[in-house]
Amino acid sequence: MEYNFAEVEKKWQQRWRSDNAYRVTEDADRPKLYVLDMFPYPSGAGLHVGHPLGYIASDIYARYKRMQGFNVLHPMGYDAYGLPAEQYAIQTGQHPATTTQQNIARYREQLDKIGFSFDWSREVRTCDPAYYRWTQWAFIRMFHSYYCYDAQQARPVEELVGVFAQQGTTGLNVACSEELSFTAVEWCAKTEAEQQQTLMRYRLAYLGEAMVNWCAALGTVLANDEVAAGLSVRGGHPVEQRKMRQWCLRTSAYAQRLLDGLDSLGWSESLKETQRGWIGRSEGAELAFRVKNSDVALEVFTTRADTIFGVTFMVLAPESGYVAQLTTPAQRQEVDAYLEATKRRTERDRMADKKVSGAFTGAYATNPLTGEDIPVWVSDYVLAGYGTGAIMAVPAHDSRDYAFARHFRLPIVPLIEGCDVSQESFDAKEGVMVNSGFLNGLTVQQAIQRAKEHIAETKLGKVKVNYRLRDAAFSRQRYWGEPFPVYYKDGMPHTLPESCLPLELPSVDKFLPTEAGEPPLGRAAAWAWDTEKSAVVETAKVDNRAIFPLELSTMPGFAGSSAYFIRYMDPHNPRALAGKAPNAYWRSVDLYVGGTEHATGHLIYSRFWNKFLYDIGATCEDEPFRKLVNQGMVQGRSSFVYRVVGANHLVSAGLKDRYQTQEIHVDISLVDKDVLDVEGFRRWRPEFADATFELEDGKYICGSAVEKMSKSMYNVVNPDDIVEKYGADTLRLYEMFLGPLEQAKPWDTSGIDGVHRFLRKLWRLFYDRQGSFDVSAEAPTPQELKVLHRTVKKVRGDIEAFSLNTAVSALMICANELTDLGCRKREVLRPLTALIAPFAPHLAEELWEALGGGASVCKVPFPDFDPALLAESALEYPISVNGKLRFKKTLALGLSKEEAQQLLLADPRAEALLGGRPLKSFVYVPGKIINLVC
RNA sequence: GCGGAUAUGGCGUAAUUGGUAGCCGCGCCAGCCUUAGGAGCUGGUGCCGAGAGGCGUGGGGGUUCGAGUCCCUUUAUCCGCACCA
Repeated sequence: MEYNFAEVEKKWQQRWRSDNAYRVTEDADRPKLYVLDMFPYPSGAGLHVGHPLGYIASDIYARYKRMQGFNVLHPMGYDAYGLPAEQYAIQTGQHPATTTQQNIARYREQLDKIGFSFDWSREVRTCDPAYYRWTQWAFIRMFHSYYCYDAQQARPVEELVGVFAQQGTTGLNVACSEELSFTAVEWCAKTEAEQQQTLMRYRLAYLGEAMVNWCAALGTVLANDEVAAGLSVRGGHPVEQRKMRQWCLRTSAYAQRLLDGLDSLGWSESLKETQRGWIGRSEGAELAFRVKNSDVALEVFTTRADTIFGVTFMVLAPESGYVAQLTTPAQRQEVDAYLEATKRRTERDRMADKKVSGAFTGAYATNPLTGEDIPVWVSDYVLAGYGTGAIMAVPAHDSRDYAFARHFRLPIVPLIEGCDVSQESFDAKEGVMVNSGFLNGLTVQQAIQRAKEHIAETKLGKVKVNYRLRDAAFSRQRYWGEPFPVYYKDGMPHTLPESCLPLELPSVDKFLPTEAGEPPLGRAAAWAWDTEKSAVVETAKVDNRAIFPLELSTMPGFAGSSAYFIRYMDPHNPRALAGKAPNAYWRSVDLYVGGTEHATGHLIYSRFWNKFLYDIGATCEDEPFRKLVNQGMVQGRSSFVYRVVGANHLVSAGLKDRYQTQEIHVDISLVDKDVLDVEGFRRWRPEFADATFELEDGKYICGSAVEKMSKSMYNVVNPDDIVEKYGADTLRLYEMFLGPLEQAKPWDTSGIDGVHRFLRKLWRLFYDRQGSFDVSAEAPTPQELKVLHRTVKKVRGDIEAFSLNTAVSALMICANELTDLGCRKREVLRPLTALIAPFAPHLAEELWEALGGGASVCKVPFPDFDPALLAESALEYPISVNGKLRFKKTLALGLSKEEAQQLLLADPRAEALLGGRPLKSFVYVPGKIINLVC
């Protein structure tokens, strides 16, 4: 029998399925291990060859650990809510649920062909009401929680109400949109509506007037991580800042815990740095500048409290509420014109031209330390969303303030001895203070400290830590997402009772906003809440007594992906996201594999969400992902043809410099080793059916480039095609063989024959030329055992270190050596089969069966190695003197340094090498080299 | 601008973590077997040189008996953040 991968793989995939081979249950007698992949968004394009990279790596790891006796949870599911399905729905009228369903079916088919060991009985889909009821449930809990900084955890809002009634805001240390101050008496005097409005500032899920990223083209609000350089990440449409009433999550409350938690995680340093940067902790002081002839005190945040003596003006962000309040009548026109101009500029324009612009409000504030009057300006270089939306400007020591001061001819007062600010500001935090009153003579570092103390003592302000991490915008004006379990009574939001969940997504006639500009849910015929019947009823029935309109926006994509890893632990539980017992068993994800693109999105949100669930006792671990491996992106290799501009004439790549040409992407299936299938191309692109082709050596050579793998570049490689041609085991091996997992790499199929050949070579260790099974019961030689045990040791170490490319190489070397030795012995081939099982499970099963090994190779213990066997054998070492002279010497492994020295000095050749010189020292590296140092 | 990472044959990469640089694979060359083949097998393959030999891990410097690996410096590429006060 020849190695017929198609047959073998089909056979074992069917058997695994019918045996439920990879189903797991909690088992207190075995150690658990939770190995998770980031679940995919099922797009219409299907899986490309890049998607399974991480899945294969984690599958190898999961299979390996399973063979070592771990009870491995290795599930898979779908992040099924998302923009593309909705936009497709708008274009075609097809319900997103239908297309999503179809895409999922396609994904499943593709995944099944690769031979993963997922427990599909635990599949989770975010758009499934049985799942998203827990997304809605968490939202309700957030709505009814506030964050207490003293306890460092989320607490029920009722508790806060009790505090307010007893002591008002005195002594309160809690997360809040805007700090308020009232007494218990004042609290009790508030109306119900006022109390609710006040509480809204404390809730972890709150309705707020927030500056949001509004994308007009998508018709929705986007989160910060969904916007890059002023454009939407999806689609690349312009995004503007807008103040809107939106649901928000108070992620900022968890900033410090999100930061601290990173230290204990087994993530790459660069990923942790990215998150640290995104959280953006900075220590400084907040202090107030009194505005003259007004009762306004402008609060500013600064990390350079030492520079207050050099504050020569202040700047407000254009969006700041104080602008209108402080602008004098004389300056009104100029300021209004400036605000108008800024509003028209998009975020992107602002970034593109960094021209200094601004306007004087006419108001003056008083520098609290110098007592001088300083002008208050408005400029768009100050951000509304960071700090207080106002700054104290120190032009001598901040380059942005410097540019502004220069442009508007404002005074610049240097504060550091000997610094030159005639050309540029001196931003470095070094030197000795001058012109700074009581700070004179101190170093900058000392002065920062002293100034902060002074501010706190004199009550000018207080020491404060500021974070860049902002609250997450949580509303999307879209259809295809989780509905909010919220109805509105007298304009105030109320949550549905938890017992009424899930609140299912209603059907609508179209997926577009309503004519009135409401989100698509405004079209739903039945989208009102009957508080008496606790049921969704027709929208038309809304009245003033018991029936109220439901929230029209839906939750963003990250909502559903923020707790799915907990659901896998107990996926069918109707009473909890996950039951206490399964949760206590599986705890958290031991290994999480996925792309870096989620560094500041999913991986922040889900940590936040998990910490909240931890606070309310819904999960037993504070951090969801102990270890995380980022697989590098698999890029595509695109091919191009070159069209002569203005002519229906295409020239081969080597000739393109002779003409003025235009690059055109060509489908890579029409290109083989850079040679274009000209006839195929004509058929593919009818507009070139009668084009003329200028060839080189009778061939049309295409150009190429490494780009993102995408449909529009025509460079997508489908794993199905690889499986068809080479088999799943070859695909698995080859994806690992490509290089280190974390590295980005272009897909290049040209090396795949090598690993395919390896599998055939392996097959031939079991089957002879005629194709009959031919394995002997003879005892292996020490040399054969050494080859085996060395490989086992190497492969074990490599899998533990997640160095799967070198593990595959080691297996290939092993097969080569056994072939060279002509070793076809059962005692060697049995462990070898178990060794390759995680990598090439189908082939391993087949060979295992042929060996008569028992039910399934996936259930046998992973082979171990005998260190003694490896140490016993003699090896050849070179000896060198001062790294120059060398000759060979045979020594036994496993000697101590002293033993080796004795042996060495007794060796006549060492004596000759030394030539009478005394031996100063020597370097003995077991198994490697002996170097004599004279 | 700030932060992080990477740099090794024609290509993807490896190097027992400071110890003979280039394992494994692709490609290429030669041979065998078949020969219509992009099939299979065996051997060779860092560069220069006929040879002895010399040179080689982006460039420059350093530490060391010994450096791809450690330190300083510089260049290039990729990624993240980007008016964060």
